[in-house]
Amino acid sequence: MKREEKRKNLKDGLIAAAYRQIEQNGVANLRAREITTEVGCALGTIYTVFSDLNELIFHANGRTIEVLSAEMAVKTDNVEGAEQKLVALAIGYQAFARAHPNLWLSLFEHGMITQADPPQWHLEQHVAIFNHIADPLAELFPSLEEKELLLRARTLFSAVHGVVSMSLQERFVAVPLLELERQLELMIEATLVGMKELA
Amino acid sequence: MKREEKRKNLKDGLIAAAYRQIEQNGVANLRAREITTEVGCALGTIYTVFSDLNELIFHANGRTIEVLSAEMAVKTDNVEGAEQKLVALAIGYQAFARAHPNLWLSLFEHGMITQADPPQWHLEQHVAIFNHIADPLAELFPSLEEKELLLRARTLFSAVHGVVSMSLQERFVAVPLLELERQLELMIEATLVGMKELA
DNA sequence: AGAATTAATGAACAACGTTCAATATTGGAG
DNA sequence: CTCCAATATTGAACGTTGTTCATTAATTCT
Repeated sequence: MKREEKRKNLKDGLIAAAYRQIEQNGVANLRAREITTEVGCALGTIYTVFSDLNELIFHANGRTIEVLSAEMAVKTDNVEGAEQKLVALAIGYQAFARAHPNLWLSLFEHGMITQADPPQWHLEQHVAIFNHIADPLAELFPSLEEKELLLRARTLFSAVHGVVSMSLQERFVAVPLLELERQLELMIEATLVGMKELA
Repeated sequence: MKREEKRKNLKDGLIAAAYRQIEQNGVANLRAREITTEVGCALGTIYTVFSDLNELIFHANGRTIEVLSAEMAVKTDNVEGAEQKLVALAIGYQAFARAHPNLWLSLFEHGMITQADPPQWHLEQHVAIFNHIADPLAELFPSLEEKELLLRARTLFSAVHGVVSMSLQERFVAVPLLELERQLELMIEATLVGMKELA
């Protein structure tokens, strides 16, 4: 009993340290030695709990998803109208990416660049985000069947993600924040109007 | 005269080797020693031409942009109607990403993950891509002023990029290719219809 | 042709993730 | 409580990595 409890504490400590250091320095500058120094354990300890650093990073990214997901859940609270909720979600998503660029980058680019398959549980976490979009979308398009709804929620989220991603990439031909938010709003409203029209 | 000619050949050779190896193994598995072996020069030679590996990678990515840009320029040739041209561009973009995933990944994620500022000339190459979108968009919205047009072209491209990016990331909850193309087409057409409606 | 300038070389270095024989800790049986 | 088998932790050592720089080779100019 004591056994697996310590093990869990160790695991959580490593994840917390990795999370903190990713946020501070970016995933590219994450160092195994710096993590264990912060936690106060030996270098090799990491490999008694995780198979390698990638797995630890996926867990830290999992924590980011939880934070992001919780934040998105709140964003729609004081907003009336499904359409405006979707706009609020997009603006909120963009705000999160700007507030925590290193966490956000790690979440969406680590798996790709290392070309390591993310674990199944982590993929499911990603899918959970789509559901935040699906709810307001269902209000607007009640006739859509579940499968198509989720597909469109995914597409809409991906589109927003792309706009935010591009704006962070080209920091120095930067589009001003207000312009960016206006474009997000425009894109979403246009897409929704267009979808209604084409239905 | 002979001096800078040799220097240019060397530079081109290194870029070509890096490009080839990124395409084959992905940018994450690019190795300085493997590049110089292929070119047939010493390890240190890289640093007589580039300041570091990142700069070499940016040049290889520059080549990818040229290829991608040329391909996009062709995609609209046998297509009638500005709307359908934009759809063709999106499908073409997705096809390129699928055909050359490692080149595409390197192009859009290397700069972010290493958090090294891309050189100015490389940022301008990126902007050049937006112009492929701007042309058909201008046909559809002739009243838009240049600045707003470029902004929307950028937004539209980013949205397509996001959808493609997400679909490559979640390889194993993969959306079938046909579904993906349908979503791209739907999103673009809805956005265009919506923009017209909102104007 | 020879000196002076420039380029190319590759052994050496520091830093990285990962391993594994050695050590310390633990939990239950006597 | 004591001791021992089982398990957990350790950190020095290893193989690779990108980068440097004294040394060597090549080129240009007088």
